[in-house]
Order: sequence, then C-alpha cells, then structure tokens
Amino acid sequence: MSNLPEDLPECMVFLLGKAYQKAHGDFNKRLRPYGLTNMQHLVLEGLWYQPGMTATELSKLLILDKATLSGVLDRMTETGWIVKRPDPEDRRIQRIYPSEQANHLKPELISERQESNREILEHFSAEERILFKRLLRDMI
Amino acid sequence: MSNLPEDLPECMVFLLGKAYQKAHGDFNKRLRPYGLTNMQHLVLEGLWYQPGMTATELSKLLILDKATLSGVLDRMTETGWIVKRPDPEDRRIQRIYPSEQANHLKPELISERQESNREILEHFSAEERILFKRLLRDMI
DNA sequence: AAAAAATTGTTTGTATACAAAGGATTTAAA
DNA sequence: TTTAAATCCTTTGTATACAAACAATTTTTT
Repeated sequence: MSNLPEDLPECMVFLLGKAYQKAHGDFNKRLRPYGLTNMQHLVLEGLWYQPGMTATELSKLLILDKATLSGVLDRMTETGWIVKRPDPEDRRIQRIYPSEQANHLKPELISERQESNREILEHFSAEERILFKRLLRDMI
Repeated sequence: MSNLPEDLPECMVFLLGKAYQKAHGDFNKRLRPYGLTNMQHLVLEGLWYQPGMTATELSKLLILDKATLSGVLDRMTETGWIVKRPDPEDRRIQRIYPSEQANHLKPELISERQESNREILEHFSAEERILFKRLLRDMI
C-alpha cells in the first residue's frame, strides 16, 4: 500500500477503481461458496425489496446497463436463483422473482453482505464511516 | 439520485461500485476522441513514470491482474500506443515503452485526466477532497 | 550438472460493462 | 386507423476483470 508513484494516489478514477476492486473482490470471495457473484447478489436484494420487478425497473434501481443485466438474469435463471414470468397485460414484459431456493437463503445472504460491509469499514471511525458514505452518495 | 431503496445507499460495495462507474464512464467519454480507454490511459501514465517496465512490474504498479494486462497491452500494441522490446538478458521478459505517438500526446492526455479529476471533485470542498482521497487510499 | 522450484507472460473460461442496432410489442399521432 | 414513436428486451461487438492452467525460461537445490 501507499507505495504508488507520485501521481496515482491523487487520481480519483484510479483510487475509486482500486477501492471498488478491493471491496468487490472480497465480497465475491465471500459469495463463492454459494455460487453467486456480487452482481447476482445485488439483483436478489433488489428483488427482495420488490419482487416482480421488470428488467428495466431493476436496471434503473441498480444503475446498471440493460444489456449487462440481460446477461446476468440469463445466468441467474439457468442457475435457479430467479424465475421469470410473462406479464399478462404486456407481452414485452417479463416479471422477475427470486426463486424458492433464493428466499430460503435470504437471511444468510443478507448477513454475508453485512459482514462484508463491516470488514470494509472496520478500520474507520464512526464519523469517517458516515462521511465516507456521504461522499460516495454525493458522487452518484 | 438518492432515490434508492432503504439499504442500498448503506452498502459500501454498491456505493463504491457506482461511484467508480460514474468516474470511469465520464473519463472514458473524455478519452473516446483519442481512441483510448481509461485503463489504456493508466498504462501510458505508468510507462511515462517509468519507461521500459515489464508487464509484471506494470501489473503491480497498477494493481491489475496479469491476464487482464496481457490483453490491454495486446490492444495497445496493435493500435500503436506502446512498443514491446525483448530484454537482452532474460528471454522471458519484454520491456514496454510508450510509442512516439503517445509521447507526442502526453501533455494533452495528462491534462485530460486532470480535467476529469477536477470534474469529479468540483462539488466538494477542499477539506472534503483531501479526506475523500485519504479514505480511499486507506482502503487499498 | 540434473532435478525442482520459481518467474514471466499467454491462453481459456466465465462474468461484468456499455454502445449500438434490432425484433417484438404497445402507445401516441395524424 | 394506420402510420409514427416509444418501450422492452436481446444480440453483437469490444474491453475489462480474474481464476486456473500452461509453455518457455530462468534460478535454486541437491
């Protein structure tokens, strides 16, 4: 750490990228036993928040490109984490739900994310944590 | 902004991901006229810092997987941004240099990054900027 | 020096990311 | 109402990301 040459540690794109890389990588490792990825976990959280969302709604909620989401949903359907059901009123739409298996693991999976968050923030004080989140939110 | 459901704005993995996504996307748009990506720009900055680095050295400097870097360097060689030369002492190694064309654009490209950084930070106070960078650095 | 270990870089396979274009369907306009 | 516009989602193409396995080449051990 902190052995980077002069300028890199001043570059926000670099710093944000590497901070994300670390958080993302740690969370992915934690999720590996479940056969889930960070992004797939995020989709489940979205669907637990509001089951039956369409891909477009999910895409907006998660601030994720629809083309990317399309692939993620495909894989999650194949691996049985979600279920797609056609909307009776609009044939363009498919409504998406967490599977039984996903709901069964919900408490466990949510606590994994909380644990991951705790790990990321454990080196910071209470004030720093609040400030850090605010700074990030203000960027989005 | 700030219309996300309850929990997402508390999740550091999510916040870091979206903050990075934004910074990364903005910088990529700015680089598009040059035919460069964020990552390729980063490689050039590394090589300007120390020309002749090996892929392994670059990989450590940029905290980037060697397999990923391999592909990036391939594309940059094809598009003429970098040049690879064999090391006379160790036939496993290739030393990497910025091309003439890259050096020619160096001042311009560096100021693009600076401008991008300015944009990212423009909504924050001087203290917030320093703190933000420190928090990110402490995470890496 | 011959065998074992380490290093360098590539390749393969899977999973994001996003731009751009396209097919199917619904809604709005003329 | 039938043409145009908008919406939903997928597909294609390019570029990261990273794990795992690999070939070529040193370096270390024995």
